[in-house]
Amino acid sequence: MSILADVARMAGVSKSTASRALSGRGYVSHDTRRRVETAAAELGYVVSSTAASLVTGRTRNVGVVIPYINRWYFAEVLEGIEKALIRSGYDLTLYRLSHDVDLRRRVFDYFLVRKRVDAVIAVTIALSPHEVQMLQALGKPLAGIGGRVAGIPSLSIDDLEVSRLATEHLISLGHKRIIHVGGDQTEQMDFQVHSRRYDGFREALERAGITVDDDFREAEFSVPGGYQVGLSLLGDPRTRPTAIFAGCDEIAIGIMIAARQLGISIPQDLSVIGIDDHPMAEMFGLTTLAQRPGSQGDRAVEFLIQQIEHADAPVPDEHVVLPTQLIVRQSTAARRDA
Amino acid sequence: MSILADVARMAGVSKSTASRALSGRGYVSHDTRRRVETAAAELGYVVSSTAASLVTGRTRNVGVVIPYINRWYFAEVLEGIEKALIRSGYDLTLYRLSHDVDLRRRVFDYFLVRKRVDAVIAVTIALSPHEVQMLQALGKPLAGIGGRVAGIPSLSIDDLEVSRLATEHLISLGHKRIIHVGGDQTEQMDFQVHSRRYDGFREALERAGITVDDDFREAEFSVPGGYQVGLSLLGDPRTRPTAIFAGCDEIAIGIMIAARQLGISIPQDLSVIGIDDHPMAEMFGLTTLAQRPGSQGDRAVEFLIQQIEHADAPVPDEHVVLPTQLIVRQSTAARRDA
DNA sequence: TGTTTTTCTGGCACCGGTTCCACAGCGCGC
DNA sequence: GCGCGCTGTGGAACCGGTGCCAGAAAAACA
Repeated sequence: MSILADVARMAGVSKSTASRALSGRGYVSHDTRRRVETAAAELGYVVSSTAASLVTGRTRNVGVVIPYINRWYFAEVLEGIEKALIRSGYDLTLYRLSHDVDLRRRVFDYFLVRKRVDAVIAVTIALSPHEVQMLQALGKPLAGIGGRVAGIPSLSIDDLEVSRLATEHLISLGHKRIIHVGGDQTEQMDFQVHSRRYDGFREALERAGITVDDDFREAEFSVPGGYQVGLSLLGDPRTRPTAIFAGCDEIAIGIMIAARQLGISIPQDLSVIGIDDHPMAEMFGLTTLAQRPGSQGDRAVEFLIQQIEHADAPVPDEHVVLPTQLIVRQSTAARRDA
Repeated sequence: MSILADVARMAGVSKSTASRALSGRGYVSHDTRRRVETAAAELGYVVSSTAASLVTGRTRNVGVVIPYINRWYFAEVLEGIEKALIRSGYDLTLYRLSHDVDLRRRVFDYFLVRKRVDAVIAVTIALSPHEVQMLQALGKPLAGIGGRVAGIPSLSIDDLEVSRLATEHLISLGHKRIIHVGGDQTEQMDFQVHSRRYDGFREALERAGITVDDDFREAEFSVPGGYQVGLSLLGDPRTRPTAIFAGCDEIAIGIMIAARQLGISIPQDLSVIGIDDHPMAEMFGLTTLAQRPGSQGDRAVEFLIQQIEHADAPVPDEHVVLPTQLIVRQSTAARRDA
């Protein structure tokens, strides 16, 4: 392993000149730069990012805190972030946060603080005021994806609006017995996405003057999660709704599979709508509200890099609402007996 | 932000003593240690990992090179790796490698080389001899998951054996018209998993003296990928096989959905077997060969940390073969007219 | 009690870059 | 001819720790 001093010696210049030549900062004559560059190439020299970080205080590394990897939405966000970061020459350090409170504390107190990252992206993790303060005290730009956090810029779809729209779609088709199959309402970690989706659903029902008792079922955000709930919910003909608004496409698909197994035809006997536009949505003919999680990651990165590289960059809007699109396929239709 | 010197001053000791007290290396009296610790706590001191890395040459950071995030197998491996690393106090830096050759070069030449990582795990990425050599020249332990690489230890299931077993299961049920729906045989990036699975399939057929012309269909490793191939393959009654060995469960499930749509009953008209034991496999009644990707990640980490922390650690076996298990569910059955 | 060994502590060099500062050379305007 | 600004370069301090070494103090041993 060769170090800068070797390169400088070989090129016949001082360390400082070599540094300037390679980093492109400050005055260096064209000729000298070339000599340094060829020396570096010949020696296979690569800067020690550690040494550089020590003095500049920059690591070219962004921390991502995320609760899941193996779920469509999160994996997409992560891919988007990764792509954008590598494009800009940044590393991505991944912290998966489970519900484990200890782990969470450890990640924030131990990992994120050690001057290892230049910025932090929290995906669907509601940072506590204390956590925000701690990271901001270190001068690290922050961004949230999936919901708002007081004091930091964030990106997300408008969950309330999306759910209302999904529900209104079902209502407009004449459905009255509508159930929302969504996530745990008391889950602490995230931005209350689940409860906001439920709230949007409720709002639409109320506006339409529809009252449904027993209007909610909890499911894990996965296909098997939706399947299980689907079986128990649809198995009993007395509780069976005519339409279901699922908290995400994975749940919706699980429900559709359960329905098929129970001989319930979609959309004749049951309409189903989801959120996401999961890659499987099309083949299942699932009506859904499409979002593009990858672009959320992408935009968060772009913004953070702005902050990192131009300390005087304009502080962005507190919250960016990303577009969604209703994609009507074959899983929703007018109520049969309507 | 306070630095070690502040802590030392506050505790009334020298920097070196403070360093020893906090890191736990070398002699420090009980009393002094306590004073240093309380001073550190009071100041909210956290070591600068950058500074520490510069002098020790250790970063407590492991690089993971992986081709996909949003596919079950990869996400599971990644989760396993992450969990194991955080448990041991290591960071995980993620590099997603697409087929883009330029990106690949950039990751290896620029990102991985800068003394940022203590070790590298390559998931399903066949490192070239040059890449291996380069990383080893830096003294970085390496490990591969998903296949063998000359000169570095690796973990994987025995793809050949697994495929043979899956195929033999179908043969033993009396099937003769068997097709393998798997991955692109010429894909460069990975460990020829695809071709090894095909080879195992072929081997089983040959041993049983079965000849099938047109015994392979290529599919993307995803549910929609399997679905698409399923539609075209099963749509034509003249080409329709009686059994399919899918390269992974996602493909298998896509095929099952296509079959259902075409009115082909499983297992009466068609047997399907996959590999993985994907979370959806159970609800689809899919017969499969189960593997546990998370534990592959886990074991790779354990081994690498050994290597990092005990330079004299025994060099492990070149290749560890991980167990798989045949789980027979309802998607395979004896050939109807047999 | 004297000597050796062990525990404890401070000083200082060092990791490998970046950057500030000083200085030299040069062109240009007055 | 002199002063000024710009370009180009080297010297040296510095980032924030770690760890070697020397020396003092305490403990163990003879």
